[in-house]
Amino acid sequence: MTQPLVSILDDEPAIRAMLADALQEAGFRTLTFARATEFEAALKTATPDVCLVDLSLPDRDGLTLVHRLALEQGATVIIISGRAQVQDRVTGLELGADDYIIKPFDPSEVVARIRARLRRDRPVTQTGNSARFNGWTADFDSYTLIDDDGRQTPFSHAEGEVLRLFLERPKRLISRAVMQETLGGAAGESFDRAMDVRISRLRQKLREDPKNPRLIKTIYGAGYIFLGDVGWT
Amino acid sequence: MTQPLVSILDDEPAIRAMLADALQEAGFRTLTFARATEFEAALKTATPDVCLVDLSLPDRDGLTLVHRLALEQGATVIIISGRAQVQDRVTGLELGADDYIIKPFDPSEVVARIRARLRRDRPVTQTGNSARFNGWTADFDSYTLIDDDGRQTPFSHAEGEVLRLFLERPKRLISRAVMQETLGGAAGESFDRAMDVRISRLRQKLREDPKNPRLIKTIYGAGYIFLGDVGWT
DNA sequence: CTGACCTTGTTACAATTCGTAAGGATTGAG
DNA sequence: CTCAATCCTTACGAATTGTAACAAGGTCAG
Repeated sequence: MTQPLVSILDDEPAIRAMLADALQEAGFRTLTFARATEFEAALKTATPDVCLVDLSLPDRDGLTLVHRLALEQGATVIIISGRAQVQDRVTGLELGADDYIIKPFDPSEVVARIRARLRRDRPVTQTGNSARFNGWTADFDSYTLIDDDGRQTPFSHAEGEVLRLFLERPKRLISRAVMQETLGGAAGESFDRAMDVRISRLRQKLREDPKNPRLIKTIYGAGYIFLGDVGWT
Repeated sequence: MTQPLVSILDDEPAIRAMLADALQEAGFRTLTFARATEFEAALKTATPDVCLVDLSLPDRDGLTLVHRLALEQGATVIIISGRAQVQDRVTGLELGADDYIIKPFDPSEVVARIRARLRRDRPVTQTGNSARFNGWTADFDSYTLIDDDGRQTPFSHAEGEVLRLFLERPKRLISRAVMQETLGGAAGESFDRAMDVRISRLRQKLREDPKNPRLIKTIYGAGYIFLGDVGWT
């Protein structure tokens, strides 16, 4: 997928610049507009993935614009506003906005909230659902491991939980306790061998050398560490 | 679809009560939990449309729970927290939360934000009565499945119920209990293979590979998940 | 260095859960 | 009433997962 496109509509140049900088640094493409009329004209030729809209616009009522964008056009709209009353927020959201951020805001939160929207909006391409690492591809849609020769090995749900945990925290120690929690939920003392078995089976599927595992290393008395250069796609 | 189900996980009884009241008044069904373990146990038998989670839980790290809920189960998660730092919000959102509300909050805003989520989650009921997904069109007027070559396969009422449930909640775990409830009414305990049979037949009509189903996946011990990029028309 | 003691790996087995074919009950149209 | 379609139940094989048992390897006091 290409970089998502975020449009920024705000009449203050300083805020436009701040948002555009932060968003570009976060990997988004941006379009900035100072007036609603410009913005609406541009909408005819480009469809942003997310629209950031300031409510206090000089040339149009912001809420009407939000309503048209969100409910009629189905766009993803995040309101940015200096109006901080609960009632403002409620009406903004009810008119179709997907989120409502109050000024002054921190750009990193804006980025995080945009990402949260995109995660939902395009589950299709969102698919951070397969990862590559050291000659393997783990596909969490089909629950399959694929090596570089294209050979496939399915893995089960339980194995997938462990694998996902590793792939999300590569090259970091993962303590046994953390695993227990993420994997089984509660559970008692003597059950913890179940995890060893899961890991053992996962190692088999990754064709690890039992004497000298290269990907899943055991830290005696502490936990495990997954070495591997992970890239999610 | 009936009233959306919202689960509330918070260790303070006063907050649970306030939220439950406000949500019920707004037309939601609610489930409340004081502890993460209770909550997780209940998740096996019901799938809420939205989960409100307080981060400061006595018996579990809230963020880990959020992460599991959101990214592995595909649940819609809204964090409610007393921690107000930007960094807290950013990490919460990045771990998969869909929204982050700071205490003290106004119940009406919580309602508005939940509605905003649901609006996105299912533009379903308002729109048409047929859905496209991965080379198929399911037409619920004529009860027919049509592939991209135009070949038609009729499906029955029982199969349609399952299919509709899947198409309305794509890429989310649907527990066996929820299926039973929406499809046949309660009753039927452990010896009810009817569900499996329905799914089996549906898989046949979708020409799924029995060894490696791509659309309807089984999560052993949990339920089913429909992968597929659904668009209702 | 050695031997008790702990932690981890692996295999075998059993319990649970799931898939689906076959047969019978129910329903509805003609 | 007859027939066909639908759908549940039953039955049995297959897959998944946890547990037990034992082997292998690490740690440390002495």
